[in-house]
Amino acid sequence: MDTLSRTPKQLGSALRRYRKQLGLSQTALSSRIGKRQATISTLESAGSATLDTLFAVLSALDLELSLRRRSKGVRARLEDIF
Amino acid sequence: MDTLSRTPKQLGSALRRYRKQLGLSQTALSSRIGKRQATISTLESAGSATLDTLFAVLSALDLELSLRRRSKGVRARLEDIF
DNA sequence: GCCTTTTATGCGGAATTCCGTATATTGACA
DNA sequence: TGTCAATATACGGAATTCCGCATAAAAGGC
Repeated sequence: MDTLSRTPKQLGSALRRYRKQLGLSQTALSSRIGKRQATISTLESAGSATLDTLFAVLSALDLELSLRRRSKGVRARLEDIF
Repeated sequence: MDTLSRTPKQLGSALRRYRKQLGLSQTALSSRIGKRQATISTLESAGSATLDTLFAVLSALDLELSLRRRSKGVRARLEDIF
């Protein structure tokens, strides 16, 4: 329900999973946002793209992006306990 | 604790806030990741950048990126009910 | 006000991304 | 195996980002 990415490649893979969940092909997605299928391909597999392209894809996949501090594992941080 | 972005500009603003929380100048941040201060400036204010630059900044600011489906508030969506 | 730091902007040039188009490769499946 | 959909890759060219460097403009302190 919540995918974490720390590299462009990881983000690309995550986007691919979300796209497939929606049953969309790269071509279908690309035409929705007015970009080329090849652009989606390199984004998903190499992680190379501009923020412009990224957010276009996000909105087409009905995704939102959130930032948070890196947590070191599952256990709560001290400041969350006391 | 968790910043949401739907546009490159929003993401830029969020990054600026996180950077300032760490007490870093654009110059300090840029030198940590081997990029120009001008690159940080345009990322933060215009939101234009590559994913490569974005993730370099994220790791320098100790941030992680997560994706999730857009939820329109608390209530479930129609297609989740029927 | 003045000074210092920080951020924004400008220049030419290199590198990358995106474009349209097209084709090659891969994968799924009857 | 053969066929079709899906994805990866290639080409030249346009647009954008990044570079180093430099300076202009803004913001903060004293």
